[in-house]
Amino acid sequence: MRPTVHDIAAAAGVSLATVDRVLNQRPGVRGVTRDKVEAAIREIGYVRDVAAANLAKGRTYPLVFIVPASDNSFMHGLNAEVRAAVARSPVERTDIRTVEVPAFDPAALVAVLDQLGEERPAGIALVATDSPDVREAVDRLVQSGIPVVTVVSDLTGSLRYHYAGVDNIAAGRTAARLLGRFLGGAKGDIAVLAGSMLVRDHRERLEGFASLIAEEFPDLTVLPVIEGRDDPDMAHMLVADALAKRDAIIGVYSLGAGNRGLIRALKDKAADRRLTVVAHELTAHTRAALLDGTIDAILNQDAGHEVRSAIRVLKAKADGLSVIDAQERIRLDIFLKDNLP
Amino acid sequence: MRPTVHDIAAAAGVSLATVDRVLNQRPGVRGVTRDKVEAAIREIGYVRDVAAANLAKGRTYPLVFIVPASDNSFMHGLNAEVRAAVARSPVERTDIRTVEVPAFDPAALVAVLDQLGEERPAGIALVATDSPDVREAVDRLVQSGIPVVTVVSDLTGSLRYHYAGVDNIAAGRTAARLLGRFLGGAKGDIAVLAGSMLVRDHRERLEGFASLIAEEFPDLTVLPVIEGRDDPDMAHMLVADALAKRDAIIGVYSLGAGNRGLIRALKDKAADRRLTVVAHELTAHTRAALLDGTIDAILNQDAGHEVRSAIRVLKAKADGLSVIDAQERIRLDIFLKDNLP
DNA sequence: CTAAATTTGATGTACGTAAATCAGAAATTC
DNA sequence: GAATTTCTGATTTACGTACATCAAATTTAG
Repeated sequence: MRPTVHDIAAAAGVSLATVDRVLNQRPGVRGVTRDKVEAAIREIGYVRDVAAANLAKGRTYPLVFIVPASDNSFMHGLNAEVRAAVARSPVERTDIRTVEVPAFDPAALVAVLDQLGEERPAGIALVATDSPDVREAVDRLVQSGIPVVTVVSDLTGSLRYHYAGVDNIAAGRTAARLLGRFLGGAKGDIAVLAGSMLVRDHRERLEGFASLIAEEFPDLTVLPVIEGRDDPDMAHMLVADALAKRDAIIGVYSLGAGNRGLIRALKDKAADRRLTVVAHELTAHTRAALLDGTIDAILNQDAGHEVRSAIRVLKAKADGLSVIDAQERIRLDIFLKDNLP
Repeated sequence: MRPTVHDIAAAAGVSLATVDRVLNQRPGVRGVTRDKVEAAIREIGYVRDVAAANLAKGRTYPLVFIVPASDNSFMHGLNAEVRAAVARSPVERTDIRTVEVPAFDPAALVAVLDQLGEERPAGIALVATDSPDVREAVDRLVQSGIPVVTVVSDLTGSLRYHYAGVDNIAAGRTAARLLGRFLGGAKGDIAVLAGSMLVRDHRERLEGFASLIAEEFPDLTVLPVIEGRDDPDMAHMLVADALAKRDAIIGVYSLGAGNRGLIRALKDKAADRRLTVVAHELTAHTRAALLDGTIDAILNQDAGHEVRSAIRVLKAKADGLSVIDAQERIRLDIFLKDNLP
């Protein structure tokens, strides 16, 4: 049987009340006594029974999830996962609330963050828009004692406690190597479709992509990035235009959302020429395109995993527990036609 | 606040004792009363507080993990993950014991399984050796009420409750497509190194691999499989021999363990010619080989995830709870040089 | 209709921890 | 050395559930 508070009390030769004071860092214990108790805790290897503790506290964890109100499949998926987490929340003693903010709007995000500073939830998860204002707002929250984790897009340089998302530079490099290898030493141009260079994850993917192509595939030329604002129609127009203008394009890397338009543009051209295409985010559209050969590989981040991980990390933080690092590492999934889930 | 047993009692107009009898399926409740209580449970949406229930029961879950005593990096890694789980077990109210059995030895495995039937643990996880005897032993256990999950290698056709591992046919197909695309339409032979055709996962990987090559890369010829028994020295000898004999070999697929020997053989040949290589299982050796270019891609299953998943599934089963399916799906990780963890 | 059997209610204890109260002991101050 | 102040102990209640016991009510059998 694992040791309990009673065992500590007996081992340290103090009362249960004193043990409780030490364990919960309540005042009214002399230094020497505190040391004695702490020694006993270490010696008998006591670990607090979190389930019992939470039961006694009657505690729930008010958490807030801030998601951008973007109309693309990826964000819809993320939203669905958050809702699923909300549905599970009573069982997990969490009390999750979601807040929607306009996408790409640092000011709105800051306003929400500052307001949450008043409400003082037990933790906040957000899809960060990368801006100094947001960074400062996050730092204010953290300094006031509210842990913050970023999801999908990180806020480097801030005091955020954790990032539940993929390494986007590595993602870009991986996309580059796949595309380069699949093209098998061919010479030509690569079109890159992004959402916006204002978001950090897109910038990082491009950076990783361009640098690896330059390093290892000198015969490939990365064309200036096309910004489709994650909007299907805009993406369609811009990509169709680029393909019409440049015959040298032999590959496409789509690093953002809004792939519906891209796929349409690619299919229009399918008769003319065969392009090698790597895209991000597995959705119904990209999945179908992968299966019919329009897309050659999809890089993906598992939104469900990201959401669950963010919640686990925040909860563990609130409980003062540690997490299993390997479990919280968000992997970059690579899907070919054959290993789709 | 979420409803409690008291709320059920009030809603159904019965006493707490009756609610308890219904909830825990104890005798002494009339059919009508039982129905009334169950209706109330549904109506107010009661869910048992598992933490409190387990606390009251003082329950722990005696689980058994059966792992093969194989001397290769993958199994060592798996063992390490099981040990890590054992270390966490007091916190998670599990009481995990590991049992080692000789690898590729159905009789030994059956003996262990039958003995566990006597001990009656709350659940069993095993790396299955595929054989009718083992299947029957597993079925006996399941029928006697002990849930069994398979890890890494499945036991199809048995009554096992769950499989925590990758789809090995899909893995083989994915390897084939990667190799085929990386070779960019070249013509030549592909050498395949396996551990043993007696293990199901190796057979399935080969099957997936060979079928996709036949379907989509007719210029590639899959040579008869080399069985290295997951042994580095044996693998080294056999691969070196094959490479010396056949100049037409342009690619290698290593679908088993014991890659140390393969890598050695490849390096010996490195000066002569450039081979495209896809291997399974990320270990210190394969990782180094991927980084230095000896291997082009590694397919991996996350042993830590598999172990944790198996335990979660068994625990949930013991508690009569459901799991989050997506969370228990073991993915096939594809690692290139750039997305190593 | 009574006796026996079955069903239900009331109540208490336990699990391991949190948190509060109050009394008593020790240390500190003057 | 007395009066404070600070620490420590003893005890109780609570969290939500499990489980046991005994009494009371209800149903069923004879």
